Amino acid sequence: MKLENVTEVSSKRWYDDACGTAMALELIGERWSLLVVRELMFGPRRFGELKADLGGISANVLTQRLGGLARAGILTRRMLPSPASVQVYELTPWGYESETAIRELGRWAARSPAHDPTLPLSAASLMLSFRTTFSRQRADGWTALVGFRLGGEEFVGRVDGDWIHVVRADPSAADVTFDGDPMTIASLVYGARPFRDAEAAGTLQITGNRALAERFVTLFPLPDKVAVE
Amino acid sequence: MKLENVTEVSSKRWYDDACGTAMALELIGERWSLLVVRELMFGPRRFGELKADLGGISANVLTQRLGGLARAGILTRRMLPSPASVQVYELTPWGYESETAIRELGRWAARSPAHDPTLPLSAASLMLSFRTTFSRQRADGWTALVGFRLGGEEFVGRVDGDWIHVVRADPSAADVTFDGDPMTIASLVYGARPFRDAEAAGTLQITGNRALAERFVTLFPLPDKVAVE
DNA sequence: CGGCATCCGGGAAGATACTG
DNA sequence: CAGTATCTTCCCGGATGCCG
Repeated sequence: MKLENVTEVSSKRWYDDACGTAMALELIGERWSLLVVRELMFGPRRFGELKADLGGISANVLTQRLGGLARAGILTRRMLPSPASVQVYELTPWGYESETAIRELGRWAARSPAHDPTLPLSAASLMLSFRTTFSRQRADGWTALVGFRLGGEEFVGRVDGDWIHVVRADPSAADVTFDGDPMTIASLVYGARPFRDAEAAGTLQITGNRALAERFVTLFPLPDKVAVE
Repeated sequence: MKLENVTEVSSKRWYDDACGTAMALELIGERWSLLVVRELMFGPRRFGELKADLGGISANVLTQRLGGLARAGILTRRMLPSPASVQVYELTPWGYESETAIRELGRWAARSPAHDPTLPLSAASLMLSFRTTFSRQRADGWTALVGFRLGGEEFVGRVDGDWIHVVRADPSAADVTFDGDPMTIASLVYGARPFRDAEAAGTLQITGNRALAERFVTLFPLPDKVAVE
């Protein structure tokens, strides 16, 4: 049957507001939408990867969101070339441009007293947080190539003094590599947890130039929490 | 009876994600929340004003949102001093800091092919859009004090070359004043509609230095629309 | 298994009526 | 004017099943 959601044009749950911010809410205001975009921020991903990294989203909702975001022109479905022949979802160039807005939202919200940094964290969230909280003042011209192996997902961060670039890539050529789950790495960077502690627990492995790693984790100051009144 | 939403702690509709962006969605991800914040961006407002400016929100939902935002520390309820003695809602300092994120969302979303600038617009949206789209390149050191009377709401924008400051204030001391509804002003600024056109229609009145007004409306270039594939 | 449709229960949003 | 109470409608989330 498939009725194709006939109402179509009159779908009626929009804001009817010319403001760009209201438009943004039409585009990514539904539950999970913005987090789907976040997960795609470092390149194409498969349905199952998205579902796994967005702890708790159900398959039908993910399907809906991917469809809506594709219709909005924020992402596209694409077939990886043979022999892979798997379907992936990838942001459009405009979709990638939402990163600034996503980062600003995160930067603002992280100051909430309710923010709990000990909750689970996806690999993409962690990498994105580096771009958000990077302090060029603390980096002060420093340069390094830092790798990450986060349970199957691999990234390389290149600190070049002014900025940090992060891409999905094989970290084997990096100066130093963190190997652990995202929460563990986050506890080093944002919780000032000693490396030895995590290593003793068996949840972290550092390979390469350890001194660089020790410096790296100091580059990302969190914004101050809001005072509770 | 009022059961007081017993589930309380286990309410379960959160994202369970340490990412700041996910936290932002907890705080302002519910329908209408971010637009309520937007409406408060230029100072305290009353319940009825908010309801009127957010075309279409129902009273019970607005009540819920105001309660939630207050609990989150984003806004506070406050009694204006006697003899006004009316209740108003006002952003906390941290609430005001969300402006950057709101602007970035708007800037990004305005590039959507689906964005329709002819829809209704609140006064706060229009004023906020000035801060979003202001081009210091076009202003090029120019200075002016521009007033707005938007159906009872009054604002003054001060262009000082580098930036534009907008506050709620009596525009009678401004160099020039726009008097009309927000949609009309928007059509001048973003639609390049001739002043004479709107004046002839009786929806616009310019008082003061008209040349300043003509220049003012050129300072706010819209970002290019995304190409439709 | 990846992707998507369908059915269902609970809860949030919308509209309206009502109260101090 | 500032909300509250109530009812309806719609969306979210889970389970299940189909099909490649």
